[in-house]
Amino acid sequence: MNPGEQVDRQSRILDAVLELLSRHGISGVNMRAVAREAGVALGLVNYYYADKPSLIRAVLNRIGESDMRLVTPDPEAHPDEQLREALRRVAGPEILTTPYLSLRLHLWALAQADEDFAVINAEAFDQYLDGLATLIGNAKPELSREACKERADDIVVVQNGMWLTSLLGIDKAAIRRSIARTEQIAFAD
Amino acid sequence: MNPGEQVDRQSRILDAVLELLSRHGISGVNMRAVAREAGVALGLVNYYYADKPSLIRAVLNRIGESDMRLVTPDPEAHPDEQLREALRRVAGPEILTTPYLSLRLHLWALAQADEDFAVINAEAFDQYLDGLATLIGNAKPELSREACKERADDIVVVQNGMWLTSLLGIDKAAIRRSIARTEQIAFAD
DNA sequence: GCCGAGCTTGAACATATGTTCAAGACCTCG
DNA sequence: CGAGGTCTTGAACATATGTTCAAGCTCGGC
Repeated sequence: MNPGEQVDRQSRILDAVLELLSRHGISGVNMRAVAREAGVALGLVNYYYADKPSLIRAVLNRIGESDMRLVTPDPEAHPDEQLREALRRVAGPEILTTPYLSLRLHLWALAQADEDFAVINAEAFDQYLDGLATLIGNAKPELSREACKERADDIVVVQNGMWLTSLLGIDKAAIRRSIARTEQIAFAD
Repeated sequence: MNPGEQVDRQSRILDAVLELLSRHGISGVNMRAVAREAGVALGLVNYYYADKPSLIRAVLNRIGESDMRLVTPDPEAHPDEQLREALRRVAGPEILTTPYLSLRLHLWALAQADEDFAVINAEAFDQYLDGLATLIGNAKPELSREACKERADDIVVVQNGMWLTSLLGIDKAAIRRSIARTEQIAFAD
């Protein structure tokens, strides 16, 4: 058994969905394509996931978890650094790649089209906003919780804009200026 | 014949696609659903549009045209007002509605999944950026064309963020603050 | 009236996709 | 070894979807 490739098949199936979703959108995610991409037989997908909605739900939950890590601070660092670090991470090289952003976009589209998925998505978004507001509160303890949330809201607008605009292929310099703008909002007096 | 309802059927078919795309995404757009939504027979869709890609292309082109109207200024107004007006229009009540934004989102997702549609989308985006840079140049003639384009880039990041974040259901006040931010970028000294 | 061109219809066909299932492979424990 | 459970396979079925097409309809001009 090749340990690098032969991870457990259930996890490989989820990877395959992520890959297909990112590249071809939800209409490219069908049971046969998933099985092929994961290198397993068709029946196995339905063995682990009763039906297609269950499969998609599993993927959404997995993504929600990894999102929370974006605003989970390094406990060793200074609060200022924690916040600055988080603001830069969302425009970092792992995030600002076409596959990841494309995946995000398709997830949003999916949430827009399906009520159940919208709920999962909205929860993850709220948690992210909350995490960001907390980081701001730690870095600037003189601010009220309300003021922190307000800044988090403003920052998320610009961050979402960066993500979306990256996909549309804007100049990288505009992204750098936008990161600076988020820091400006976060640390304003 | 009821003049309000009975517009020509070819146009009704495109309307139906827009409606379905906005509500259910591309996987909700199939020939039968389009025919039903438009109130015509299945065969008529293929009569006007040879196949599904042609149908989608026609829709994309129609949307591109209406997008350009967003940055087409009222020639009577003062350049300052033209720019301010354009910046407010993109967050106006006709635009910032769920159906319209949802449509936008699905269009972006579609462009991400399909190379041909991506080209149409990128062209429309470039034209929009160009139009915005021109408005800025008219309002602030002391700026170089490069500087105008830079500001247009920055503004579009925030605008895209507003659109996306509106869909995710953020507080309206954050949107208002973001519009102010775009004006600040545009009119900065 | 009726001819012809364009418009409209829905059945029919081929293919794609979600789901089920019987059978087999594999692995663990006694 | 072998019994039993779990994992894995691909064929088979039902349904959905894109496309084709022969037939009917409508309406303006002769």
